[in-house]
Amino acid sequence: MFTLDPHSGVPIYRQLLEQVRRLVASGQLKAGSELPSVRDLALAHAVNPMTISKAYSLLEAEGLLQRNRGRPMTVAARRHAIEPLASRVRQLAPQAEQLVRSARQLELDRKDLRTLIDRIWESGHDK
Amino acid sequence: MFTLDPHSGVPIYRQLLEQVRRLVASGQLKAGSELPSVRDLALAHAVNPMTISKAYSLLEAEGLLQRNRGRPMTVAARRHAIEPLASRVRQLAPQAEQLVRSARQLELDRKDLRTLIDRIWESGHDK
Amino acid sequence: MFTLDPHSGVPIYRQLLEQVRRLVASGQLKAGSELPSVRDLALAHAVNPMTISKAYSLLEAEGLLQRNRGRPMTVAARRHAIEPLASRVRQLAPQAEQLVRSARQLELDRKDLRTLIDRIWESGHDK
Amino acid sequence: MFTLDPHSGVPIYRQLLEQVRRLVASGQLKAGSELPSVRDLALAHAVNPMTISKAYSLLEAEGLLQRNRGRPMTVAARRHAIEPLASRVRQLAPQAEQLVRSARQLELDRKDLRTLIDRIWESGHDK
DNA sequence: GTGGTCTAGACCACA
DNA sequence: GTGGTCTAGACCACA
Repeated sequence: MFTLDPHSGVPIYRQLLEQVRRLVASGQLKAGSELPSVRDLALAHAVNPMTISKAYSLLEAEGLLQRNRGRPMTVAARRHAIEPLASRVRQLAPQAEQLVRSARQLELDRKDLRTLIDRIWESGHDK
Repeated sequence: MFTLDPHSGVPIYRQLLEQVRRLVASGQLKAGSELPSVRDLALAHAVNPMTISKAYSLLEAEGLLQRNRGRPMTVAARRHAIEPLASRVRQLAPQAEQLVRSARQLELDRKDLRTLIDRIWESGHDK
Repeated sequence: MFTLDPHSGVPIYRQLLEQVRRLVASGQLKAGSELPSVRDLALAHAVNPMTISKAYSLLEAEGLLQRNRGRPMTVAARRHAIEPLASRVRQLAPQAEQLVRSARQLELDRKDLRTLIDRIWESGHDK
Repeated sequence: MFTLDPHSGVPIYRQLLEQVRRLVASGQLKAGSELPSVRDLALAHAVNPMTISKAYSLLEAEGLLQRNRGRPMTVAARRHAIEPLASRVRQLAPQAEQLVRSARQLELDRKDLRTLIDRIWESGHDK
């Protein structure tokens, strides 16, 4: 469900934070959906539970997640609306800009980049 | 020449590290090319000189840059070869994979992503 | 464990670097051994933590030490082999050459030098 | 006459400083002896003249050398006395202590060290 | 507790 | 002018 890379330079809790936000924005995590437990996630990714917990707490503070005593955390009820396409595209822009910048620093052309992305897209799970 | 974003989560010195590597890989920085001075870069990006210096030192330890006492650092002589296209594409893959993953988490489809990238590409300086 | 002299002319982080290398080469620091924490070392030698940290980072880049998030640094697992005597002697040669050169510049003879070294050796902790 | 190693970590001017002091202490440079010109030394060791000049100036300030307009620097007259053996040995002690410490960190024994020094001594020019 | 990153700023070595 | 070393100290990420 999540991909956490300890070597990417980006703090782990931030990686998690952003991924949850995206899944909620797209409706893959709907209002009321349960999240994996801190323990499970920590075990699955060989990460300290406190790190996961910190990300969850920040998302709770933000109103995106909701804590339920003795029960898994869930996506907060008030956040049921899927964000419109334009808004989701906007969320992706910074990452895409960075990629384009890198491509140019590597003197790749637009076709090279498109081919690479297509290849990755197709090697993905499905679709 | 470089783009440093203090809010991206990636340490500034790592951002610089990777950008220098890419410019050398593509031959935009050739063997013998001088790099901007630590002070200039620090001023230009409102960053502490030690942060720049740290990146430069690591690149020197790596053999990519060469220190010249009292003179600007240069790209090391032995790194004259521009890396072949395939190798440069490979360097871009992790970033591209991350982008595709994010796009999917946002439930964007392949067309949305391509459109976004095209738009960014065109808004770039030229090409 | 370490001797750091701020007046020797050799940068402190380099003094530390070399001493760690020697202790690993001789097996006094074995694979998996924990190193003193950055803070402890800094306190013990009245040196800034960043100075220690710099040495440790370089040794990590070199593959000799291994970082453990939130835990003390350790000697890297792959460096378990104690270096053979000949190799360790070779490591000492530059320093010894320098000493011989200095002795000659001071017009000491071989006996003077040997006596001096014997005296120092015996005043050491043991052996 | 001098050995300057830009990679030793010790500043070049300090290396020169110490070597001149030793040659004077031992009488190899006597009162009135001429020193090599800044230019020659700089050329011979591929070092900037200012670096040599700085060392000479410090030795002048110290009273060991004497500047002579338009003529080479000389060893100052008042420093004609060769230092006694004990004093010269004392000057060598810090370097020798460092070497013993290093030998111990490398787990070499006294015999190893003595053999190494003998070998270096014999490979020297003469004596 | 561990190490990492960064700043502001002093001072050094070298060209 | 160049880069290097070091300090004092804030704050972060992770265990």
